[in-house]
Amino acid sequence: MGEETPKARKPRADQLRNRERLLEAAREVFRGEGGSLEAVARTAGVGIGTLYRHFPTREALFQAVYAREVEGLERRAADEGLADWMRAVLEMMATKRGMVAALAPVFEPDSTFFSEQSQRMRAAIAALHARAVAEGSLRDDVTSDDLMRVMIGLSYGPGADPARAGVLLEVFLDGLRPR
Amino acid sequence: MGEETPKARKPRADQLRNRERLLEAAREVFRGEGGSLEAVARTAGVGIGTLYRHFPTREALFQAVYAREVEGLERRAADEGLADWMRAVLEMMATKRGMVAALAPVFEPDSTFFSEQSQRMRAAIAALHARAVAEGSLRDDVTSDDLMRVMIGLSYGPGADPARAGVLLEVFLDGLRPR
DNA sequence: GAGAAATACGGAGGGTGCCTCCGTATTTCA
DNA sequence: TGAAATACGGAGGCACCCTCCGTATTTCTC
Repeated sequence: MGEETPKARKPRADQLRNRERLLEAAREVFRGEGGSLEAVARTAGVGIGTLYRHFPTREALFQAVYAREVEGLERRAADEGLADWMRAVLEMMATKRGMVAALAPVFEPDSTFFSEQSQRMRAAIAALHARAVAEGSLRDDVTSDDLMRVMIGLSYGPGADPARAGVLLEVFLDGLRPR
Repeated sequence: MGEETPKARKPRADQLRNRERLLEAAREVFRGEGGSLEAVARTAGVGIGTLYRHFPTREALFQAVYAREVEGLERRAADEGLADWMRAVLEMMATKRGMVAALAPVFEPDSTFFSEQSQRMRAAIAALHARAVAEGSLRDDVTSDDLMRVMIGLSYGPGADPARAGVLLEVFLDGLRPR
């Protein structure tokens, strides 16, 4: 799955430069709630075509922008408890508005190829879930996908308030204990 | 707030007819997830201008379509317990896909005039909330708005699964008991 | 260093949707 | 039945999505 062609051409310089610019611009434009792809291209000083060549879908761009953070969450999942980890995710969603958009596609029904990021994210949470179940600290009728869904639900959509989301997560965590 | 002008002209016949057609068409078009206003107008066999005259905003249309259901929820809130009521709301959201869209604007930050529907909905849930608090069956750090938010969150956005939403609501309800 | 081949770039263009505005058609009232 | 009031329709301006392809740039080869 790595180098197949013996003769690999060096990637063009403008390619790399533009990719970087796009990521930078996207970070900027997605700060607010709704940012258009055209705005990203404009901000990056790059044609719209270039944007699409680099990032074929909106999600691809989102996930590229937040790749670092997502990876961080993935890593933390390895040695944190379920509750703490969920709190961390929520906080990140509250801080970086775009994280919600980056994480939401984890469940896109089609999601074409279900980006690697998404798969890893799901794996991470599945592991956390399994651990909690094994410990007996989690009721058994809740799936790992459910957990993710809840966090997205708490931060998504109109009227979502990060401040309240924290409280609601605690309520939910209370309910999560085995009956 | 009622009849101010002494000389009230009878509303035109086409007005009423078109309004009816639009509601009918909207019911139809909004069955699926994403329905455009233009599609509604087209289906109704009516100009786009007419649609906007009748329903200045998307929410106005949503809420008009689901007015009956929303009123039903409002009424049930009067003599049902919090838990049962929330289950009913969730079920309705699962059944009628558009209900989510109809209820979500309850929290639109601007919401221009915060439609009467929305206000009544909030009042209803506030009453339920107050009753539950008085009974001591609800932890006191959760607001009535929170409750609404949760129900929307559970049904909103990508990957929302009505079947799972029921389970998650139960988890949440468990967490809702005073500690 | 020059020319060919590979690669990336930009943006025009076609499609959809949102919303406003206003000339025209219909309906009500006197 | 005609004037006044009212509603209608859809063109038009704007934004966004995404594709496609002629042109420009860069890398490689000799």
